[in-house]
Amino acid sequence: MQMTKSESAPAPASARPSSEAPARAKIREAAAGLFCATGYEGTSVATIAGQAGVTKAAVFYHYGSKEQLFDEVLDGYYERQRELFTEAVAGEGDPRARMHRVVDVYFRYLVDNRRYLMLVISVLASDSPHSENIQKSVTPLVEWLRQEVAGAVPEEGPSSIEHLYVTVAGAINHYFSHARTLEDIFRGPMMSEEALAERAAHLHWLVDAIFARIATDADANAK
Amino acid sequence: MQMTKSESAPAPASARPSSEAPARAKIREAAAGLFCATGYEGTSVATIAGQAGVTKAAVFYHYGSKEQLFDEVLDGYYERQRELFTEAVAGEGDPRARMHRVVDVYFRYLVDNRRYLMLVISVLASDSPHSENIQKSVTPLVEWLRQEVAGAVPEEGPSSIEHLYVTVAGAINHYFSHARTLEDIFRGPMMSEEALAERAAHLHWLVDAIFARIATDADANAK
Amino acid sequence: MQMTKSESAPAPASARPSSEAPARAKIREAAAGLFCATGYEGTSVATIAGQAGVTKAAVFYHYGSKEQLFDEVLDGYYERQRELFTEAVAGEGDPRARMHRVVDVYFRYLVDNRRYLMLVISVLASDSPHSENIQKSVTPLVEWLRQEVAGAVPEEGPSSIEHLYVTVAGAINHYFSHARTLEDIFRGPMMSEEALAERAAHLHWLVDAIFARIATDADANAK
Amino acid sequence: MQMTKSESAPAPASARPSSEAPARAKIREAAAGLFCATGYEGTSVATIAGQAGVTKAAVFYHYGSKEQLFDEVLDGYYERQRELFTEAVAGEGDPRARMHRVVDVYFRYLVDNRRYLMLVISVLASDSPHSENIQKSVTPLVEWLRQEVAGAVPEEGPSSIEHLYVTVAGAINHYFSHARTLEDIFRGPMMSEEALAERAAHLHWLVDAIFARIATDADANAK
DNA sequence: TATGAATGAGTCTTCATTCAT
DNA sequence: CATGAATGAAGACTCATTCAT
Repeated sequence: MQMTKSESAPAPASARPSSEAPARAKIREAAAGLFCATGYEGTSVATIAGQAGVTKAAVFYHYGSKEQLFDEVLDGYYERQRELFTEAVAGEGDPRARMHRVVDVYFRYLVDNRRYLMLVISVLASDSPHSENIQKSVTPLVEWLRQEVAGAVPEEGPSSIEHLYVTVAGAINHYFSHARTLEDIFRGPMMSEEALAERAAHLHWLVDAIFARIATDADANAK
Repeated sequence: MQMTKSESAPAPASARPSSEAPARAKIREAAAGLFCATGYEGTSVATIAGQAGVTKAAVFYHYGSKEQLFDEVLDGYYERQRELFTEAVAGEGDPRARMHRVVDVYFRYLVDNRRYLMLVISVLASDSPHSENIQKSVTPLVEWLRQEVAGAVPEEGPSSIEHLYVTVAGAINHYFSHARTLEDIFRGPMMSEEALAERAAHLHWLVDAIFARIATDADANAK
Repeated sequence: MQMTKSESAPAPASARPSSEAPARAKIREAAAGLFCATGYEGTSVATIAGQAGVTKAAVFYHYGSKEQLFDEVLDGYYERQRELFTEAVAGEGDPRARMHRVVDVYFRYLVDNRRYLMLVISVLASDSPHSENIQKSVTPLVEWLRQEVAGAVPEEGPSSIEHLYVTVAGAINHYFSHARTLEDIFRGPMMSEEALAERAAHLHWLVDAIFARIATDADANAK
Repeated sequence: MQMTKSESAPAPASARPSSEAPARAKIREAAAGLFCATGYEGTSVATIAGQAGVTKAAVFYHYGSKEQLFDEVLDGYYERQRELFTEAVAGEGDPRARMHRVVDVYFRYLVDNRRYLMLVISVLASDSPHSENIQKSVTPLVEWLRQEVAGAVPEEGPSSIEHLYVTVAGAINHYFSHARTLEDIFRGPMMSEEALAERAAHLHWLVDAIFARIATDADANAK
């Protein structure tokens, strides 16, 4: 996996109290990178330890088990994501403007944490119990969205907020999760600033298209 | 990945006639299920053999290696997908109608082969060389789409066919790939016929919204 | 632990069908020796494999786990023991004579399988679930004894068959189980043929003393 | 086993005054319980520390090594046992009466310290050097017994004091050491006061049976 | 006086793969 | 055609022990 952005920079997602033992942080960062690149099963504790520059035993000393280490890596991802969404929500504006802001936040987050997306995806692909962990983050977001657009979006049916969420989230994710298979189609690098800006523009365009359509539907119903 | 086919292998990898040794088929089916459920690394040859009711050695006798078996499973998925798209393409109608048809075909395909989607996803999540395999299937589809909607869709920019493809594909996939995390949001089972029908309706609604917006854009540009 | 008797001779307890894979037998014999000498926890699979002249993986191939291997070793011990007792029971004579015969059989068995006694003891010392295994062998023996001496021994109270069994079994076992701490007291080797003969004579003397006392008690009661 | 006492150890191994650091005592007590329940190999320093509510490092600080801790636990057992026997010996009466007293003392001791018996047994079962430690306690006891019953018991042969000691010790021990396998045979709990009283009565009955037989033998010899 | 952090050696176990039969 | 037996390498994890602070 190629990282357009800095490889060694401590990922935002893993920012932790500075009082943390340095070895602990090094282990988590190494683990994050490896879990994202090769998945849970594909990553061995020995490799993590090697990458972190500590002994295998140190990994177990600090995290107890491979599974717990994985959990903490995953938690860090969602913790940061929740923080960002909370900030994004704080602002003002009509539903469409808020939707744009949420889309931007999530899009930017994925730009910086593309590798984590792979982690999430690999968790969902296997039927591991970690997916509950992920669910805990998704549900509140959609519930919040439901409130934000209440009135502007039908409560039920094919254009309800659930469907819109899935569609927009899919639209954002897919660009990153399937990047490797799309390189031929998008001529030029998909992670360049220009390409990313264009994709962001598309997402705004998409949100507008959706809201326009909802408005049209409402008009038709009103008649 | 090199396919150093063992000399004594009983059948060419790509031919899968009904005369195929029954053990071979049973192994491939068991492998498909297990690879989808627990990924490549998470599935052991012993488990596959057990599920297929054959010995471990038989797996190697028929498929040479775990990798080759995996390749054949993956190939089978894309082979069928390609067949379906070819059929879907054959029909007539305006770009929007064709788009609806393609969406329907892919959607229905995922309904029947949801587990394979997980397989594809797990391949993409890890940086395994199998993703090339997947790319080979995606590129022709988009190129075909490009021709089909030529004229109706801008050639460049945020509403170009590449972006539309990613968005629609993402919208279709996400419903299935993230189903486990979305169950709370969609009250009731997501894979019931009603729920699937509603999702299909949403996808049509989405395609219409997109085409409507493109038309609006074209009008604005024309002025 | 010093073995007065042949060290390499296949122990009677491990006699198995000759169709058994030779490696399997070698592993079990090595395991038996080591488990007896150093206990379950104190014996590593690597050591067993080394002693048996096979690889570690072979041990798991043949026995699945360390625990299952241990079970089979233990089973072998009790299987043989049960066979011997069944033979001993078959004969005729009054209760005292039968008791003598059972004592002789068990005593001789311990002479040949002293190391197994250590195994049993180490199982009882830890609160492992293997002790159930042992119980299954003890209960039927006592029940049989109860029938054999019915009428000759009180059904209840301090001289009932349960107590006699415990006492005689303890008298037999202790000589072997505590041999290491008794060497100073018995001047000369405790496992020499003379020493063993003397101990056997003592056990007969003990049985006679017990039966004599039971007779005395019965006379006293009768009055 | 070498006792390379670490220079900074806070207290001599044998002195155990009430002024002892409370952590030290807590560690020893936790260790005693665990060693008895799961044996030396089966007990980890981490578990001991956890049970004692101290850190692993504290165990090493106070006891230097796992072996030394084990030694002290074992020493404590025999120290108390020696004290009890010394008291029991102090009284008067004929050999038979003294024998009864010694049996009672040892029996009562085991009732209170059953778990230690398991410890001793597990030591004997493995060929660890700790068994020398045990021997040091047994030899003096038998030598004292030899003097006490001098004249009343043959000096040699099957009814000599060595054999009687082994038999009686075995009779006492077996009830406790094999309790788990005997529960089916003794209906009702083996460690209830009634059951224990009955077992004690049996032991007295046994001693009487033995002395009666010795008297009979002496009469026969005298003739 | 006490401990948090660290570790090298070892634990049991699983793995994909080979090969004589 | 198929497999039982075997294995070297690697898997996650535990252990008693040390040491700077």
